Amino acid sequence: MTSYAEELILPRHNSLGWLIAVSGKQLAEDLDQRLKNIGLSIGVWPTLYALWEQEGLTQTELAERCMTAHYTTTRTLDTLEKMGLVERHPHPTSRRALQIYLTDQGKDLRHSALQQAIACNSDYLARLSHAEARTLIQLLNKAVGTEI
Amino acid sequence: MTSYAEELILPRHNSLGWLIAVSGKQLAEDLDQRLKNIGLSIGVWPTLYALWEQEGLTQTELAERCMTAHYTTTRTLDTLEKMGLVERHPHPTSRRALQIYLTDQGKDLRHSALQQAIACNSDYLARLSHAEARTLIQLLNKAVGTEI
DNA sequence: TATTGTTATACTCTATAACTATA
DNA sequence: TATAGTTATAGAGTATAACAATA
Repeated sequence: MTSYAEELILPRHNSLGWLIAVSGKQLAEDLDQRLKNIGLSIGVWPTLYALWEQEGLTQTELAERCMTAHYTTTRTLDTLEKMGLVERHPHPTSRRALQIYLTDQGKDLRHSALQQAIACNSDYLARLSHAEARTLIQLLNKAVGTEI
Repeated sequence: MTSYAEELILPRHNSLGWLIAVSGKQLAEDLDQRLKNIGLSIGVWPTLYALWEQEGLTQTELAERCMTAHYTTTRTLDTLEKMGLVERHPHPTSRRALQIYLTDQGKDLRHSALQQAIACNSDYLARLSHAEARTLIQLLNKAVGTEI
């Protein structure tokens, strides 16, 4: 067990999959807890996050950005609509598509919600220097293939 | 939005939480698919992985290493016992504890299962050099706090 | 015939808590 | 009284597929 490939799986604390799984669980649970303090949850986070970046997306576009199924997007938007945070508007050129917009209340949550996420990230990265943190994010970005 | 903390959350492809979530989903789905080719699934993977590292653990110890709830460990072991891959043995000094051992069939799966995990990791890391991959794992390790 | 979005249904996962038996 | 493990039950999340309306 000495090749490059095997080095990436054993022992446990060297295993990429294990480290990512542990990190994901930790970050998601932490963010969920923090979001609950402001009336949100991890379930609605990806959708709101996408809308804070760009409003007026159709549900299909939202589903792509959140990487969730279209029926999940439908239900998440039902929830967010009931909470008064988003609205479905008729699409200007297609009568079957809908454009999703934030309400004023949804816009108001942006800052405090992003603060919660920043706090999660900072806690997770507490053991790294700023330079190391930037390197980590850059490498994840490169691996995932979303870099520009 | 220019501070170090805010740089770690926006835009999306710079967000640590998003990158980790995407990576985790991708790695878990890929491994699940590959494991199904050899009759396993992602659900039993952490438990088998821990046992391939060390046999004879009690269920409580296994739950700790897999970071799952004790009732999840009970049910996963039920599944693995029905599959003929593990056995519950009486503990030598405690009549209420059980020690978990792999059957020969469970031991035989070790190599091919690890190969599947190695393939997942290699695919995920395909865009990185070996040095970059080692750096990524080292930084994740440091962040999670499991480094020796 | 394909696309956008909704809904019904079932299935898997997980969480809570009660339970047995041991220590 | 605390620990090791099991089980019942309910809830959340997810997957499949059928559906209506529109293109």
